Amino acid sequence: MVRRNTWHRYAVKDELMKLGHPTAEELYIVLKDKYPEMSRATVYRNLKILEESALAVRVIGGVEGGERFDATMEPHYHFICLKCGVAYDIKDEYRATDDAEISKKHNVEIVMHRKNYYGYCEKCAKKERQ
Amino acid sequence: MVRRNTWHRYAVKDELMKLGHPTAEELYIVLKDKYPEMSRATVYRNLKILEESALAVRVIGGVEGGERFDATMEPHYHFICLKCGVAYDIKDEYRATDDAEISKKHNVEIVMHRKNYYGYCEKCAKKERQ
DNA sequence: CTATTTGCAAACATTTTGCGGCAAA
DNA sequence: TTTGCCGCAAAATGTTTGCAAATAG
Repeated sequence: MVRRNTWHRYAVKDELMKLGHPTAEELYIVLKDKYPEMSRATVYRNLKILEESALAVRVIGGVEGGERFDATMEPHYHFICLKCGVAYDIKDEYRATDDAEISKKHNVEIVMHRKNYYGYCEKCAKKERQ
Repeated sequence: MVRRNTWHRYAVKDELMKLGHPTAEELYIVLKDKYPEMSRATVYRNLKILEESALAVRVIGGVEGGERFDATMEPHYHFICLKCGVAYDIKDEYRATDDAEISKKHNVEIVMHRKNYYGYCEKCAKKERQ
């Protein structure tokens, strides 16, 4: 399965990086405005392809409007409110491991953290990719 | 708003901890089997309440069957396959910051990681909780 | 050329909600 | 007693899919 480089795919990735961590719908609205022929299915399909190609991850679930995606590959972390779902970047703090320290600096109340490693499992690593 | 302690809520939390990081549906199936009167709406409602009370988080999105939840509060991390969505715990490795080191040990191909801090934003921290 | 990608719309899956009755505090 | 919570089923929301036409390589 050889992937083709369509301008649609570039547009999805490009806009995703610009927006930070938008939902599929938010992405669609912006792209539809720029390129009226862009369809929702194309956005969804390309998000999945970008994810499988390790060019994006879905990071913040359960927020209003569905899954949020993220194509920024540098170390950067998120703060997510358990109550209202607000989510924003915490940059340059990635050395800090102390929740209390980050709580104080960002004026939020952090109660836990999770770290997820993304990649390919043994089975999928063997198959051709991209 | 004073929350009541129903046995349903205890059952959801208890089963969630036993199962690790199940989807709402997986949780419902197990609970329905133990307690036939348990409804899907109760599972969904209580998962949201547990989340708002910082007793659980939704961690792994985009996996088949919807959002996955997690009520284990000790430091523990996840490996998530970008291709097939398989997800499993990586325990006791939380001191390791090197993706390559973990890749080797677990025989997977890790290409990135994300760390999310969960808590309450300034606005929500002020409001009464639970 | 040929296989992948697209737009559209319909299908599907997941989650939320309204309501009347039940039950915790 | 007072509200929050329950089960049920319908509604809403979010995502995927089948198909024929378009297009990248």
